Amino acid sequence: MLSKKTKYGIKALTYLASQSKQDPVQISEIARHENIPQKFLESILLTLRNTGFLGSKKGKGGGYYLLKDPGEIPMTTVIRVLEGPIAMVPCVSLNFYEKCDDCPDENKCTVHKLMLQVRDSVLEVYRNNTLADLISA
Amino acid sequence: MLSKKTKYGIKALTYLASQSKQDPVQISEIARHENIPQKFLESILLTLRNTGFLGSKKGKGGGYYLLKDPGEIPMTTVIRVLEGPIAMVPCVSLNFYEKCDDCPDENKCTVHKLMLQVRDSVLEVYRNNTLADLISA
DNA sequence: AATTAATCTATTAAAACTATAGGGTAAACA
DNA sequence: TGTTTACCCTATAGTTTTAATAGATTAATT
Repeated sequence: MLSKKTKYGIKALTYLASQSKQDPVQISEIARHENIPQKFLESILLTLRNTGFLGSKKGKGGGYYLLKDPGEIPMTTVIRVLEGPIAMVPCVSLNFYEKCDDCPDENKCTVHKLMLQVRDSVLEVYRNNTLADLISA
Repeated sequence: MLSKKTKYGIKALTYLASQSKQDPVQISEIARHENIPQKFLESILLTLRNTGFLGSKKGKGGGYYLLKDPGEIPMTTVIRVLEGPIAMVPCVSLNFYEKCDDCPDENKCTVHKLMLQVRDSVLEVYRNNTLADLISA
């Protein structure tokens, strides 16, 4: 299951990406428009800022704004920051690899074999979708 | 993340599928061979029995055995029973559909749009893999 | 300089889910 | 009738998720 954190994060990013002007947008506006609990959204936007997706401006007229062109943001990077590993099992993860405690030999593990295929197919979907792709009709 | 329940369940099923004879196999043997906590495995095998994948026999010489040919068991059915919905969001689930609370219009939701693609690609992987495919070298 | 509108930080709490353990019951077999 | 094995119910420690609360900090505007 996708966490609400990730769901809300993607919604916020696409809302920002679909703005005509790239002026800062207030948290409250995003929260209202996308039906997201404001304080929860606040912490999500913060991690998106700390990981280089968003810039922020404090004080009157402040808010959040995208730092890059939506077409330059593949969903692989978004998902990894918000949700964590894309792989369903650590032993097939590219960025978060870990060996299984059980399982003496990965190459003979049927779960490994299956989840490798799942990882590859999901990865391809995320790679083929940028923020720009998601907001285009 | 794949739950251990699902991971252990798949391992148990493939262990049973790879037996040369289709005599009943004891829980303890599966647990030992696949490094699965026995009591946990017990409950997993029970749900696999109640959902029609396994048969069981009590008493001496008892144990669990596959009811169908491994080639007739696609992973879609296994995953749905052990892990639940394949979709990452209920609003794109085929068998467990639910509308989102937020989100007035699914067709305009970027998360929906992305997760539809993920569901389809994962589904294809599971459909293309039966138990028999997993145990073949 | 005062005010106000924002973002930032930290704590914590409820709820749900996960992974397991314990102990007793029932059936099959020898 | 005794042994072996699956079956069933209950409890629980731990983790993760999803927030809510309260306040501190920053910066533009007046």
